[in-house]
Amino acid sequence: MSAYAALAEPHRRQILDLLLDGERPAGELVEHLGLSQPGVSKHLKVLREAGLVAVRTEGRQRVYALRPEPLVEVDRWLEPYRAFWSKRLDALERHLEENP
Amino acid sequence: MSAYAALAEPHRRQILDLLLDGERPAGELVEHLGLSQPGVSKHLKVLREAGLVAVRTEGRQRVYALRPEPLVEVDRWLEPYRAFWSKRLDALERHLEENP
DNA sequence: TGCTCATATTTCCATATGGAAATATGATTT
DNA sequence: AAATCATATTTCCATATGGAAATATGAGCA
Repeated sequence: MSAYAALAEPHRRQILDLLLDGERPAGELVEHLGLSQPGVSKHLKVLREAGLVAVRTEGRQRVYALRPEPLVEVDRWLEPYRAFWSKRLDALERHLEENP
Repeated sequence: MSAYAALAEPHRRQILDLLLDGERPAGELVEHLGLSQPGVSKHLKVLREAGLVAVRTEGRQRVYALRPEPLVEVDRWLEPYRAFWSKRLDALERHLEENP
């Protein structure tokens, strides 16, 4: 699954947001999400396959960490759009200056 | 549908990319996409509902234009992740300097 | 070895999705 | 008003998706 498709699901974005604060074992993610354990595990699988998270086994726990590389790609895709909307904002500013 | 979900489909991203160059009538998008006309029309509907495009009727044509606002939201969501990966790249750089 | 904890996988179900084909709509031309 | 052009909507189908419940796996412990 592509990074874009992985990000389409709100719970998966929430998982990534949680991992921004640092790595966490799967169980901790389950606590925060209010989803069933198997449900979270499925989402983690999708995120793994999209390369958005990495797992490490530590004792009986599976510790998940953020892998931002696929997001870099999304960020690059957005690049030309940033030019587009800042152009628009500039035009708005000029308009406001000329019509105060 | 959320902007994220709208972006999950490659053809829809392609449509947005085409609109970066300027507005275009639906038919022109059909030509470029190699999809059936109804197929493209469905994707356009999704993009409309996600607020990613605007339509204007011009004679018998329907001219589509990019509306970047929802992408700004995605860009904002990405913001903290940028800090995350640049931190990582910095660490890599230091490593390379110290181990040339 | 048997037991328990943490997590993954499987199964089932209802719903959503994308594509192709057919049809409908609305504006322009004749 | 009828015909035509551009596009939207509907219908059908196969496949994907997310969630809940049940089950399986694998590591550490008694």
